[in-house]
Amino acid sequence: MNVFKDFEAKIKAALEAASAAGELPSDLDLSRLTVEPPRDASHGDVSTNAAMVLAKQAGKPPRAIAETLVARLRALPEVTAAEIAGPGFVNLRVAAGYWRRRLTDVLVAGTTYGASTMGNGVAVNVEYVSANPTGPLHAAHARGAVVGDALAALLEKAGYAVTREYYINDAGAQVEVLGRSTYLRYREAVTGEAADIPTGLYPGEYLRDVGQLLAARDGAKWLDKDEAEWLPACRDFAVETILGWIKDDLASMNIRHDVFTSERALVASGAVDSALKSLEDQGLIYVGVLEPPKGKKPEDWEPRPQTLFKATEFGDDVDRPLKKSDGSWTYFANDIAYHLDKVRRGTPVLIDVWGADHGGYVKRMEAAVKAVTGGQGALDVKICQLVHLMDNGQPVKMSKRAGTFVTLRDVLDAVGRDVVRFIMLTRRNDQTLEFDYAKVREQSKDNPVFYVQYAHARCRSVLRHAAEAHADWDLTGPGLASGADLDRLDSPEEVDLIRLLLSWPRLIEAAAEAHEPHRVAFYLHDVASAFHGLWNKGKDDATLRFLIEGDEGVTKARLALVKAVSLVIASGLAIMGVEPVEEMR
RNA sequence: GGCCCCGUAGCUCAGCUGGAUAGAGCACUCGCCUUCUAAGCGAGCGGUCGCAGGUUCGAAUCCUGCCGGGGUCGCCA
Repeated sequence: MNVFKDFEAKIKAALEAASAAGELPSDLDLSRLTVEPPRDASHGDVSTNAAMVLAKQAGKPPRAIAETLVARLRALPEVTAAEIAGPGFVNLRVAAGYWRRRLTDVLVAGTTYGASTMGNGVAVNVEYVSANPTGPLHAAHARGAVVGDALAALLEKAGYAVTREYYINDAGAQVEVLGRSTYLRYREAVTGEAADIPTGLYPGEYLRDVGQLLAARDGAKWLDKDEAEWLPACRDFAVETILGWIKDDLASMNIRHDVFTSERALVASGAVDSALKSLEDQGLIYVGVLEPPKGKKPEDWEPRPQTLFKATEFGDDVDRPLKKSDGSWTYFANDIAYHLDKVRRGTPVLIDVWGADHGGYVKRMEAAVKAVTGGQGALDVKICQLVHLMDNGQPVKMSKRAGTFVTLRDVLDAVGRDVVRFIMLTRRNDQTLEFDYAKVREQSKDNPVFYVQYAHARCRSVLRHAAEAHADWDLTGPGLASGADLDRLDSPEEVDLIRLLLSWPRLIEAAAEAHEPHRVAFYLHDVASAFHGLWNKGKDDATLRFLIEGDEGVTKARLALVKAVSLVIASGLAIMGVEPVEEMR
């Protein structure tokens, strides 16, 4: 259990007792009350703003309320000091013994430590990757893939029921272009005559593979057919084949989606007509002429009537088109239906992870979700900013096979899965990220992947040494929890590290609530740093090493701490999808 | 031009959704290896949180307007 929740309950109980005693009014609004670690550890272990938040309601100055609160909190056995500071903070110092006892929570829970019931089983749909099935995944997709997957894992850890979803954009003009491009490569494969790919079609080398596979399957079957016959065949074959590649690439990153939804199937099911009908019934659709975008040259602009959605009524800047001139739905219209579909499938909370180029699309989608679900669905769009791929400061060359971009496969081959997954989470998603092959492969503390892995490996190393020297000791988490006298962890550094480990549940809840998986990466860096520091204490003073010959009591206590560190790091890496290593090579 | 994101130490970035003296890493200056992996650790140096207003007991954080960088902008998805 989250230790700060524990103290929050104690503080609220103290306030209620004060109300009952007539020192404070009853029915206090405690919604803005926070119980947190103070920023500066020298202020204590637990801090609350209760007195300041309640000052107005109680009609008393903050310090007077603080006095009341402090008097009651001092009586708690685990509180060694309660002080009023600054404008009215109440700071508590908690007995070191409290923290030490709590360490057993980590040892008993193992890598499930930090799991929360905060989400209460609420269904959340996280949609990520959703790359168009017209070519292999780009390096840029890696970021969205990792952020989405880690966010999904984080939400699961926080107690939400998560669906991981991929939206296949297999409708519209782009897949027609794919079909035509594939046909040329197919003909090339069958006849042996090099194809000339006109502009407007996809020139990528990878379509040669698709053409050859189609030729292998169907032979010359399509050569003398009409376009009306070969186009759907080529299109569907290409989509299926390329989607297979995409799934392979994702599997290489240990990313698996629960649901793949086809845009084409969605349209065919009539979902779009039905979704748009509901907007129409609400009077949110009309035919109108849009103003030209400001700053656009007038000669590029011809006013024309379009079927529009009143996005402006839901916070967007302009109304948005729903129909193309040929009468078919726009991508946006399909997307409205798709989001409604997700809500109707039973997930009221929607998260979309998109690339930077879709930033301009966020407002209209949020507006549409509001409109089409009658405010029932909540959509949060996470935009992943650009990734600048470098190698030793030089931009990485584009893929030969794909022609115009670096593929995700190239990046994986260059640095490996764990490095990609970790580094992609070392920035907030809305911050651009520089990804330098040379830097992320470096084995030094400048490389956060290495630094965190090294801390875990050091823990495992200590535990291996202990197991060799004392084959009869139970070094499992529960074994150490019951077999170690944790009061032997008496140095301030050890208690600091315990406190940090015990803040893991709180971090998970905060990160899950904010939809910010990167916080896990920063937290693990902190844990690793504290552990490396403790390790080096043993370099300066041999009595501070973890394994003390002839002192079973202190050794077991320290092994319990080491074990707990390894468990928390492993638990954090699991959310990030990174494999913890046993030793560095 | 409209909209979105970003602007924090010389550099790369955190900052727990409004709290206390704004934190790490790199770089620079010192110090620590007969010892569980020194692939590491410690100390020092370094900031008008882009600028100007506003809200508040209290602002890097919220609001408004500027400045700078990136992205995007009517039947591409």
